[in-house]
Amino acid sequence: MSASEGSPPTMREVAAHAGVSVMTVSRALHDDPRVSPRTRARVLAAAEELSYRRNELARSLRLGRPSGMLGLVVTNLANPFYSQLALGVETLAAARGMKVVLSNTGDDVERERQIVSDLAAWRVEGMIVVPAGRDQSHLDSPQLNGIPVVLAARPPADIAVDCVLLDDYGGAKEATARLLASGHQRIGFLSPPAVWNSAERLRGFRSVMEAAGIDLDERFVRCEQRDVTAAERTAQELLALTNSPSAFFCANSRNAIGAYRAARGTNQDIALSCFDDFELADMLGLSLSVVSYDPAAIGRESARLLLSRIDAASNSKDGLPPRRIVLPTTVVDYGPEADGRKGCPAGASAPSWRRSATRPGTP
Amino acid sequence: MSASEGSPPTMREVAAHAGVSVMTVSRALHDDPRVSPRTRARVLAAAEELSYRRNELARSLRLGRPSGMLGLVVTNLANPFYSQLALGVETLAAARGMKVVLSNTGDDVERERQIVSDLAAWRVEGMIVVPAGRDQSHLDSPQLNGIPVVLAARPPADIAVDCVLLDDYGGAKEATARLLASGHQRIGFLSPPAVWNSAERLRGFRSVMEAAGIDLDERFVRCEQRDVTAAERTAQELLALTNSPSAFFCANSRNAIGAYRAARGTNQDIALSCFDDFELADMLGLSLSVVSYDPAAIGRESARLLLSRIDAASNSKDGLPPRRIVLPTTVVDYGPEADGRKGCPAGASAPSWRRSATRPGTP
DNA sequence: TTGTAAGCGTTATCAC
DNA sequence: GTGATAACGCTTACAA
Repeated sequence: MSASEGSPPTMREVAAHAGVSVMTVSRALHDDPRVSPRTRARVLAAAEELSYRRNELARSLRLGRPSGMLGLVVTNLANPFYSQLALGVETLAAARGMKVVLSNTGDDVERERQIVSDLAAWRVEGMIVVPAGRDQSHLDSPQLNGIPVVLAARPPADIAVDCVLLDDYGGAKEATARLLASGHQRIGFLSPPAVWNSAERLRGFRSVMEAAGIDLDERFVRCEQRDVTAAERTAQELLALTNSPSAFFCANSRNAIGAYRAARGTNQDIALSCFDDFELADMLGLSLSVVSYDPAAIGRESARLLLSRIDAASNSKDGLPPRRIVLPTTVVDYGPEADGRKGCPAGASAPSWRRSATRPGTP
Repeated sequence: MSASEGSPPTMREVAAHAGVSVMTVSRALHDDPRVSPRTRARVLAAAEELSYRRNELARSLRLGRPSGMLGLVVTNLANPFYSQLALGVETLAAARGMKVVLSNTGDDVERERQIVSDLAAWRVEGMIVVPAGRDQSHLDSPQLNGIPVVLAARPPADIAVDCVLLDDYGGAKEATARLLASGHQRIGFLSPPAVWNSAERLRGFRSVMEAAGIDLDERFVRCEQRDVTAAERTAQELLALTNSPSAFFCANSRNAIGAYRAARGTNQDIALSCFDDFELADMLGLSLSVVSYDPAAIGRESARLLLSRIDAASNSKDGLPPRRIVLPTTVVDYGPEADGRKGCPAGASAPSWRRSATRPGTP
């Protein structure tokens, strides 16, 4: 027999049911040794019967503790990059018995400000934020009464907080270098509108081109493509130029796939290099290098930093300076097998996380 | 000048700072008209100066309201299916000013039980759960003291709760029918180990085969492939049989991509039909039909049902029977263009959600 | 217009 | 061993 619907039972009801005081119930549920085995049994039975569960809200209020919650604020959960990041955060939080409150900003700074304020009002113990813009004043420590913040995937702008970044610059340099090593000189750059990551990737690209003494044709730098279709159109434009690019470096896989589609439409032999490993990358039938990395690791590292801040705060050992962790990238070459067959079996040369169960589709 | 670190200020501190009573602060922050403009101003100034934020935990405790939170429990957030579902939930929750507490079970029922109990202890107002197994007793209403539950993507087993499902059966039937219409009779079925969804898809497949009077070769039914590599291996095995399949129906895109890889390795002309639309589906150079759908819609519908339950509970209009919503699927044909070029431009014939910003990769 | 008292569900402290 | 009392931060009800 269990509770008959309605609002959750309180300690008072359990106490009444067991014929003891509230305090005894509290103690029994805490395995306090001072309560006699007999009463403890009675209390537990009553609690069981009512499906009683301690109200953690009330508990944490009384204890003065915060909430046992972490806030996680991302820009677009539909993007696997952020959902894998979220999984990384959840994993570490769960291991510490903490809950994760998830919000999506859609890259809207105003919404971000609102959400962050909300999370603070709910007394989360800390937040991991993928900041939407350069206005980050609302993420600063005094604003938040000392609730620690870690920025993920994008760096702080004028605020003193920890952050975990990807080596966008280094990855872009290495990927560009591969194209140069294959003899390409006229290289197009495709990216979405510049958030910080794309800008870093462009910076890496430029740096290598410059170091190689190549005079970059500025018409080849196009940073407006948000989706595959736009990328395909832009790539077509570039390929139609006289003295068109012989290769593209793409700041993400959407742009790379667009470039691939455009390349298929010409007879030109185009090489590709891009960020973000993707399914079927080895079956494209053209030369492709991808900058690969583990988004979940960004989440895990962010959570690790955040938890250490939370611990530091409770030990009043506050004062360590903002930390910045930069996670490495790996470049994977997918050869230009004639028609996409043989060579590199799926995941063979790819880093381990490629092989994890992150592929699209229902279970 | 703002607050000097430390734990968040309380109303008492704001009151002291403004030289008024706690009650006046409460009223001022609520825009209660009974407080004079002068004092209101003083209070707001003090609050501002201390970066005061109402403690929503304490507030909701006093109000007897639950927490303004929804619980969301998924099996694998790294799978875009579930992260898009999560985004759907978050969108509706945010529109109602509610927070989402996110947990990942990794398909472990024991963890699910623990998480659900936790969420109840934190007094979430309701939960959306992708159940990991057939033991769902912990999701039943009495167990949860009347906290409403909605199951997403998988049906209830012996419990009376709302659920939102995909039309796995219907989608599978239609996709199989396409293969039959193209003249295929020897069709292999590939799926991951049977959770409910895959089983339904197999049921749809069998039903159409049977209706067509085709005697299904049971060697062709293989339900063990969790990832692309395993699927490729299995498909290779089947293709090596005498009288091998001329087509595959795959229960998800991982199996489809495996089958594609295997098909590329033979000279046979293989047709494919599968669940889950995926990038580059139109560039594969073989006949492919995909069952497409919107995972975010599952999340949105689940949230809608859950919120309506929550409203019903507060209106004590409780008593409507469990509802079951089945969301439709669409079959998209990607023609067998010679080498993956021309025809169907990306997303042209695909449903609108294909074009949304759900493509992999960093922003 | 403002302040006081009581209580939401829990626990620390002190009494019995 | 067990129970009364006060308090966490806030708000409703009532008094001034």
